[in-house]
Amino acid sequence: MHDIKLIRDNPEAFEAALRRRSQSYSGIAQKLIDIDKERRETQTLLDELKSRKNAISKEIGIAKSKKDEALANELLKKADIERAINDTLEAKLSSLETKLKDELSRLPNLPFDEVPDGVDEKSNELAKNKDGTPRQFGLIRSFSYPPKEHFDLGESLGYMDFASGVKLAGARFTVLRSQLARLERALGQFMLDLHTTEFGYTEMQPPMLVNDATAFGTGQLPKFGDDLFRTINYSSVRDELTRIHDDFTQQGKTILSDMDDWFKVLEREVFLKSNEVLNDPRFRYWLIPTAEVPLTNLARDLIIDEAELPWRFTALTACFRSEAGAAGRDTRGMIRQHQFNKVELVSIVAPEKSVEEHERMTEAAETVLKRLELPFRTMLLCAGDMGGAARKTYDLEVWLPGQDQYREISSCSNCGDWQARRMNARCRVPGEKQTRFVHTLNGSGLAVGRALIAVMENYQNEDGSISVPDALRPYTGGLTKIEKAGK
RNA sequence: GGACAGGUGGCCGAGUGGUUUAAGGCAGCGGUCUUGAAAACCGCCGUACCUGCAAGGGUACCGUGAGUUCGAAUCUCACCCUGUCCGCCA
Repeated sequence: MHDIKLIRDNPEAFEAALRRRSQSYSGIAQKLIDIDKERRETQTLLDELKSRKNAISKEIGIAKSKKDEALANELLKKADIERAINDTLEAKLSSLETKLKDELSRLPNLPFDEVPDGVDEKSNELAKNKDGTPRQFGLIRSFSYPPKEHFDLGESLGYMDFASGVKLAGARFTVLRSQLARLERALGQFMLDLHTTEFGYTEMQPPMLVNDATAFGTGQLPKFGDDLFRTINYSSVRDELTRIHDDFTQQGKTILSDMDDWFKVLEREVFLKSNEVLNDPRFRYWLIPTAEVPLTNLARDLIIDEAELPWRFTALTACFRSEAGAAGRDTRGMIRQHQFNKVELVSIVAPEKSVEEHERMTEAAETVLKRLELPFRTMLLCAGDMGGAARKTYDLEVWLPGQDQYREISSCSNCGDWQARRMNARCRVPGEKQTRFVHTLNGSGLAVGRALIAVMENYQNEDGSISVPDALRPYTGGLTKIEKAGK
């Protein structure tokens, strides 16, 4: 969310930055300023009225305590007149405030100047190291045979079971078995250990179901609810639905004599009401699309002593994504799943530290791939390809020899104060009065499922077995090669 | 899920419709005193918004949201959360 004061002070720059993401934001600054102007005028008016009203109320109190009923009655009449105007203005102010917040909360973050222009991934650039060399690591292995894709490898091994995934849940679910399940676990453990022991992240186990406020804080709501799975606590909803049904039935008997018409109305109304209940924040929970959501929200509604910052959190959680709009993409294999494991990195820092923290976090993610000796490159995303919360994003893309291309395995973003404003997450130098919004950063460190794929394709042998990377051997209980059972 | 008890500032805690401008205490910050520290004493000590060049003035917030009232921390209703006991449960 953006600071309306900044928009007010610098509307052109604000809008120009937004339009780097999409031309559709043309005219938005003026629209916001108009709402804000009316909002402030209304509040000024209302505050003056309230001030008068408060003064009268106080006088009444004094009059009554002095038993001066005549004066009290006279003042009462005066107060009555004030009230009518008051109520109207109050309603107006609250609607303007809501409108402004709604508009602001739907706008994405402003890209940093160094973020390249562009509308999609075609304009992403290979990032550079400090010395100007391309940020590209590892040697791409040359194969004496056509390297296989992970799903072929996994299925021939008998450890990657797509049919069972479909049976148990549906498309985009997979069952890992035996040694591949073990390898997947080893990858997650390895990543957590690296981040906690070498990069100072604190290991966390957050909820994987979150409420509306949490989903709003990181920017999933209000705009992107369709990308998430949601669930309800049915037992608490059931009583509400029953009550609504009974209400309508009761009304139907008394209001309508023609039962056919009544049932049509009932059906429609019950549908609408049920929908309301299912969307009631009291009953619904969102499945997290990433641990960024709960971890970042740990700072929500807090004023943190700056001496305590940075906060660095890591967590290995399942992530759930509806993949609405991804129909037909990556349908084979387990590149794009409804459920996958990911080790997430989240940093909460003082405002002036976020740029340097972003580099540090990206290095933590890169270190995972370096230790696994997987070839990868680091891309700087263009304005149009970044997520809405980010000011700048690095994507780590790992080389997949079976696919003969780089694929995203991590995304590290500096969100500035955009999430902090939504969450009201602030910090303060101990002893000082001024509070400031924290800056938040998040990065995958890494997507475990995709890391598994990368290990499989890069470490495959001609006989279909997979060598276990050295870095993982402490985690695989002596297993150095993954091969078919019974061999 | 049921019963009961609760939710007031960073923390503890008083407050049953009108000098509440939320008492008092603790912690914290500044000062006096002191070679220094402690103690004592004095002062400061929430967040956000509106207004103003500023000094300042104003408004809102006592779990959340509605309501009653000229006036609500206080009364009414709904909800959320916490504690204790019971029930269920990995």
